[in-house]
Amino acid sequence: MLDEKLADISRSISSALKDIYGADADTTLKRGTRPGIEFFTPISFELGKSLGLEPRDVAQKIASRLKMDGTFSATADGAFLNISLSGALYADYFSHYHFKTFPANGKKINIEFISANPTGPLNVVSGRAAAVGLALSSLYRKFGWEVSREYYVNDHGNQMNIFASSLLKAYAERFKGETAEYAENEYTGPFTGEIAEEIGDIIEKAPGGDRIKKEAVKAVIGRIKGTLKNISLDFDRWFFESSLYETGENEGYVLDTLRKKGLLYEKDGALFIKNTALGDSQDWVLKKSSGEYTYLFGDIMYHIDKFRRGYDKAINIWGPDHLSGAVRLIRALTAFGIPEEFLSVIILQQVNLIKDGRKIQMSKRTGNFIGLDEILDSVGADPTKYFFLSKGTSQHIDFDFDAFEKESEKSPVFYLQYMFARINGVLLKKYGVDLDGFLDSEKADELELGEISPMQKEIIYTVYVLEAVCAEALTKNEPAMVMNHMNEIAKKFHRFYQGERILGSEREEELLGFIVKLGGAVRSVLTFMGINAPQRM
RNA sequence: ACGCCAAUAGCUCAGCUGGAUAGAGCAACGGAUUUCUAAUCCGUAGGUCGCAGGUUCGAAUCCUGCUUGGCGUGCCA
Repeated sequence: MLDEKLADISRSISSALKDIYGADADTTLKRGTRPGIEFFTPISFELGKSLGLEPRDVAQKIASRLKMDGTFSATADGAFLNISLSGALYADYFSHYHFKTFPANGKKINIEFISANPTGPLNVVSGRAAAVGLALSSLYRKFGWEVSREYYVNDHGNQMNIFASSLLKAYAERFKGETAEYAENEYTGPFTGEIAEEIGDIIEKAPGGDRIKKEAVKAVIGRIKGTLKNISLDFDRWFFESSLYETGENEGYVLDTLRKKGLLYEKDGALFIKNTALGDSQDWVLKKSSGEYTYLFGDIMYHIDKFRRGYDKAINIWGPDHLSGAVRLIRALTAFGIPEEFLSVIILQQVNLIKDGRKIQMSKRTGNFIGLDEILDSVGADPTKYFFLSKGTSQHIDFDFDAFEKESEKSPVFYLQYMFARINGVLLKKYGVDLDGFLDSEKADELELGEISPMQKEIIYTVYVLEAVCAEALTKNEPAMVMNHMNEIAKKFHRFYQGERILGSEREEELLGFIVKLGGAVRSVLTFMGINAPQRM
């Protein structure tokens, strides 16, 4: 209803402009950029310019021309025309408010993220991907998409072979007392030893071969799932790269199609895809001279598979090292009739891990590593997720492990959670039930907000804006926008709460109604972003 | 060398179809509350928005050049 009112006002401004100046202009109201300013239009600047008028006069004239009926006010501040809606409108809006999930829009989306190689534990970067992927999938669900979360397991190719041979050496070293010579590219860290131990039986029975790889993958994935459980993330599908190579059918299809289109050629004993013909800056190797397929080849097969599964859209969340790979893949896919818009790749920028005041170079191979588990253990899942969710995806970020550990009790996530806990606290004191209990009672049916204070109005305004922020966050694939907006709500709430005692107030009933509504909203958003909403802290 | 990403307070980061006085948290300093949990609130201090041009009534935001850091660049994944 606020939307309608705003559209209404916008139309009034348009017709005022038409009447006075005979001018047509876009008078869509923008959200305020300063505290206390709800909506505004800078139209006077543009009109002043094009009509050769003084902008502030234009703003003045329109303001006085608008027929205000008490539901809003329009004031000219310099050349800005500011609009403010009445408290009654906000109160009415909020008394019907709930954090919406839109009805199904019939579209299916596949969101693939983390997809770390099954050769080591998850690290900080995976943590960032996990938090962002989780929140992003919620965003799509909110707007009616059918979302499928997917983890791509790179269990095919050379890294796996190297990992397998490392396991054999680690096993021999640990349990046979042999000294192993590791090659430059082999995995020497403690994790490798642990996995070797875990699948020791298999190594004993069938040294060598695919069986070891398979068991190793299973063991590593098992651990990864354990880590993900700690952040309440589960995937709808674990897709194994190796499954693409099972029958040879996929390889044949890709190669045949490219050959038919003249997009495949051989050079120096390797097979190339002619991506330059698809708008890319260079051609790429699909099959190495050694006879092995490259990662790109697998990716092409994988995304053809995704496309065939009937998704309307696919999103991949990748690390910065895959930056150039995105264009490469998207271009290549067009050769198979997959439109460019099908796949969006979000590049999650780097996370520098700072320890002892220094940037540490992590390596799965050598085990020089601070795992996600370790971080979750020492600072907790919510602070970790919040940390990643409050930063834009393209931002390079520093994760200072020491500072984080030391200051984890001050994490800004608690600021949000405390808002929810405070609301529950009041309800518990008054009714002996928490928010859920209250909402189940018949009391919940008779919420009236009455006449709201300016501070309440500000809070409701911020909640109202949240909807638009979510929509923007979706189109920009930036969950951080939502998280940061929650901070604003919390800031206003805490100020309100500090300054106004609810129980015992003349407006007690109405204020209770207000915080119940707010509590519901806060819980929805937090849960939706993958953050706990605790009733007590 | 080329391509992509970034650069905002001491630190970590917001600031998103160009708007008004650039904002939070942490760190520093000063206050409030013997509470509906102070995990809070109020205040002080802290900025040539990397540099230089340009476009615009208006630029942290758009364009160009440069600097610095990161990632990548035909057979790593």
